Amino acid sequence: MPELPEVETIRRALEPHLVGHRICSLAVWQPRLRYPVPPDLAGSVSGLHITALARRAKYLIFHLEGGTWLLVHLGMSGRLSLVEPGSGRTLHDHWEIRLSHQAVRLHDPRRFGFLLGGHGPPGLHPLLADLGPEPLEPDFGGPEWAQALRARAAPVKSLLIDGRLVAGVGNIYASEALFRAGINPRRPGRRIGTARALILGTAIRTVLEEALAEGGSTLRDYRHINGDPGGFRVHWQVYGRAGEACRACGETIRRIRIGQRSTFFCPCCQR
DNA sequence: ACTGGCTCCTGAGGGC
DNA sequence: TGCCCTCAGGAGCCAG
Repeated sequence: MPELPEVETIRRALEPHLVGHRICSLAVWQPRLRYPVPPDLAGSVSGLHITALARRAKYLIFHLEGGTWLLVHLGMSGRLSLVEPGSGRTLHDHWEIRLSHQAVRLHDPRRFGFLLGGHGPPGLHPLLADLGPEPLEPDFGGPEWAQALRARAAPVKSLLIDGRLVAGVGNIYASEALFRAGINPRRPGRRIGTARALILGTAIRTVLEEALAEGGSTLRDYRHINGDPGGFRVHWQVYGRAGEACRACGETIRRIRIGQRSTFFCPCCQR
């Protein structure tokens, strides 16, 4: 599953191949995704230059000339790869953006990903409009953020993956950040003191930065844009370790459900 | 305004 | 060996 560090890794890898190049065409073979690929999208982007490749939360934004943009999400199982335009397709290949000598192709078996387009400031799009601050920004997690966290009653784990308090934190990093901050995932936001909220902000940024530094090759389905599975493996402290010993205190890591999502924590280290 | 539950989808993995 | 069931996950949507 591509999470924020994986999406950022993909963005950085694609950027030099795409920016400054012209889209020759957009080929769509299987438009059925979370949102169907708009039928008129191919016509509206053909011939335009890619001026920038940006990321917001787990969304990739292809900025095109004249204020047009493409919004890409990889969902659960989406993979982007650089291929020869029109080269052999496999099951679950959905579309490719063709430049003169290569193409970016989406492969997505579970079809939670999507490709949409628009014009003007992409941040005004409903999918992006309510997103919270970027956790990798240097000013993330200050007193204002702590206050926003403390204004909510939901379990802190739910708040972290909600997207409005912090953008792009998924299920895995939420558990890991809470372990680092020593906070029980079920604790209501409003019952976290300001000092601990600030620690949590730092923990979120730190865990994401470390994953990014490893090239983001942390998860089962993840592939680099050339198809390599990646050689690294992040050393998770709690995620997926139910029944195993906490590396800090030896207590057994537990798995619970919060908001229909698996959540892992150490009942001794996290209060 | 918040919160929590449900939903989309396919493949992997466990149990029998 | 093979079938069936459960689970995994992002994030929109909706009901309470």
